[in-house]
Amino acid sequence: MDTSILTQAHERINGWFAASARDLPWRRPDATPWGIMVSEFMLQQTPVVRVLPVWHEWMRRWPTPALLAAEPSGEAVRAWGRLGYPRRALRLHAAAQKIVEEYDGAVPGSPEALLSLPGIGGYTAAAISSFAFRIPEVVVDTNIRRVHARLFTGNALPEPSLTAAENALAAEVMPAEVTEANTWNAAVMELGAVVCTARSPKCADCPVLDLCAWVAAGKPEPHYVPKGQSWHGTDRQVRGAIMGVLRVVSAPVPRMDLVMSADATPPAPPAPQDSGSGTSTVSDLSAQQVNDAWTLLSSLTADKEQREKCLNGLLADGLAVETAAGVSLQS
DNA sequence: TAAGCGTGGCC
DNA sequence: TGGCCAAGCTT
Repeated sequence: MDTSILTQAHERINGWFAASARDLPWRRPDATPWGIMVSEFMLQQTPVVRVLPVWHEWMRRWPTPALLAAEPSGEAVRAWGRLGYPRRALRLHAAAQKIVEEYDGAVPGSPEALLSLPGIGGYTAAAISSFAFRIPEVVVDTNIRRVHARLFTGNALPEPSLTAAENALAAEVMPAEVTEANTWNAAVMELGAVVCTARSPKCADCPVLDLCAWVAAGKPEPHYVPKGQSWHGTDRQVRGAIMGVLRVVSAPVPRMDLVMSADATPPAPPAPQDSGSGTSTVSDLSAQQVNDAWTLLSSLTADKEQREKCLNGLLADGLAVETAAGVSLQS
C-alpha cells in the first residue's frame, strides 16, 4: 500500500468526519461505555434512525448494566420493541448480568473480556474498545469493508463473507497514532454509512474520490451476485408475528391460540389486562396494538406444524416461556 | 462455513 | 411492487 495515499486518506477522511459527522448521542462526550455498548447491540443489522428512540428509552430506564440485570429478561425483550432480532435483547440482558457478576457492574475495557460476553463478537468487541475506551482495535464492519473494497481494492462490494484478507487490509490501513486510529474507525464507518453506500453511493460528496481505486477503474459491477434474504412464508416471519403478539399482551396466551390463530374459526384475541396497580408499563399498550399484532399473526400463510415449530423454537431460545396459563415473555 | 435470525424504509 | 439492504452473532 502506497503510504502517501494512506496518509492522504487518513487526513481527509478524519477531517471530513470532524466536519460532517452526524451528531449521535452515543458519540457525545457524555456517552458512557454502557450507552455505547447498548447502541452497538441495537445497531447490529438495524439502521440508526430506528435505533435512536429505543436507545433513549433504554438509557432513561436502564442507565447502568445493574439496573437492566435486575429486571426479568422479558422486560428487555419487550422494550426492544420492533428493532428486530429480539435475541439481541436477550443477549444484552445476559451480558448485563455477567457484567454485574464478573466485572463489578462496569463494562469491561479489554477486547478479550468484551468478547466473552453474550452477543458480542469480533466487530462489537473492537467497536466498544475503540469508541468507549479509546483502545485502537481494528474495527471491521460492513460499512468499513465496503469503503476498503472500493477505495483500496477497486471492487464494488466487499466479499460475501468477511475474509482474512479483509481483516489484514483493515489492519494495514489503520493510522499508527492512537487518537487518529480511533477517529479513523468511526470516520470510515460513517463514510460508508452516509456517502459510500451500497446502492447509489454519493461520490460527489466523497473526500477521497480522487484516491478511489473503484472510481479509477470505472466503477466496475460487483464480481458476484448478492443472495437476497427471503421473507414471505419463512419461519422468521412466523416467529416475528408470534413475538409481535407476546410483546403487546400482558397475560400469557394459550399455546393453542397461538398455533391455531389462522384457522377458520380463530379464537378471540387476547385482551390487555386492566392497569390496576398502575405500575405496569404493559397497561399503557393499546387494544389496537394487540389487535394489529393478532391480525398479522392470523394473516400468515403458515400451517399448524410451522407455527408449532416456530413457537417451540422461541421457547427453546428463551425468548418466551410456557406455563400452565400459556405462553409469555419471561417474567 | 453457511444458514438462520426481524423489521421497515427505500428505489 | 418487491427485492435489497442495514454498526453481526451464533451454531
